[in-house]
Amino acid sequence: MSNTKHLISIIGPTAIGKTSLAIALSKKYGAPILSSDSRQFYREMYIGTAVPSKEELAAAPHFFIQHKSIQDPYSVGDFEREAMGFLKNHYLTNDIAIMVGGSGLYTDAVCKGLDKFPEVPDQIRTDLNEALINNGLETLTNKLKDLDPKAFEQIAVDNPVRVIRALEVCLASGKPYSSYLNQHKDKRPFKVHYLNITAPRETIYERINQRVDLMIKNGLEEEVRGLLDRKKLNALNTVGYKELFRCIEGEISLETAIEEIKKNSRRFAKRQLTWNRKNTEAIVVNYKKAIEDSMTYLNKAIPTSKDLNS
RNA sequence: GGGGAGAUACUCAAGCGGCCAACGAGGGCAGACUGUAAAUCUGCUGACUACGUCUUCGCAGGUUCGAAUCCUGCUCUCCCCA
Repeated sequence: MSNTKHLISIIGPTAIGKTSLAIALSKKYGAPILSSDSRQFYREMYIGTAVPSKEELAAAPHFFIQHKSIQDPYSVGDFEREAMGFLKNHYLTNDIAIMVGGSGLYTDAVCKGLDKFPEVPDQIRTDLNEALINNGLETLTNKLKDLDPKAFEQIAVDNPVRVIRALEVCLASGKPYSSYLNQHKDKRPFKVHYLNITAPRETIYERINQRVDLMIKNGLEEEVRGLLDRKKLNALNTVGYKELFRCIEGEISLETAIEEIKKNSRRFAKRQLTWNRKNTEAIVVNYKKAIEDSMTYLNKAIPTSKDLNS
């Protein structure tokens, strides 16, 4: 048995076929599949997040799928810790694991690591959000300029989410947010192999449209209706859900909602493509022959024990 | 047949003599991203051999130093009366 541990990380835009590639590779290597999809974590969300079907779940061991409630606060940091814990344990006895997911930040958190940040009490963020509404963004950016001039220079100050995050860390710890950045991250005890599934833009968009129509046919509206009372939860600020909340509340028609879901999914896919484009280490695999392309690469990159013996 | 309204870039829609390659919105494209990430935010969007040049505002003429903006004719669309 070789000492090198491997993490096969499957990336690519939504609806391109990541799940089926993962299952195929899982069977090939007898490896578990970890999800790094920020919305498939939640058990209350099913249709709209396109979680693997019962059959798919049965076909390979899946982890980090629907293991949380939308009520639970769950951050990338939490995910990183849990996933790393899982992997550390897994690699005690195995060489290979697979990760799939459409959330770039979450896969990077595991593959590359995040800096360590202090805990931030919920109340601080709540207060900052309130301050944003009452006093406007500029008040907050001014505060940031004060507490952390370096972050003020570096982060996107017209992005309220970024400003609030930086501020909450400053306030919670009494130290500048920027002081936590680019410290030494934990080294990953495994080699990552990125497989980036790609397809022509039109193909991706077609598949998105089809998937959305299928979700509606499968009863997405009902699923969303059942979550209406919790629509404020962050987990439900999600494509497929936010549009249908508006529809159910009579703000827009069903047709409009469906069109919006498709449009927002396209935009989401575009953001995923932008994120993945930066990953120059990734092996590009064609969606039509994803398994074939992947194996061509993996056969060389990950020698199996059989290969080693011969 | 008579009367009225209108035709503006991918779409909708401002502009009503120079500050107009043309407000704004939508859509599209590109990008950013360290615990909200399916979130949030930014830029571009007539063409080009680009800090400059060229061709645009239904079509053809005309007025003017200068027109998307004024005049004439034509084409088409919509509304009202026949």
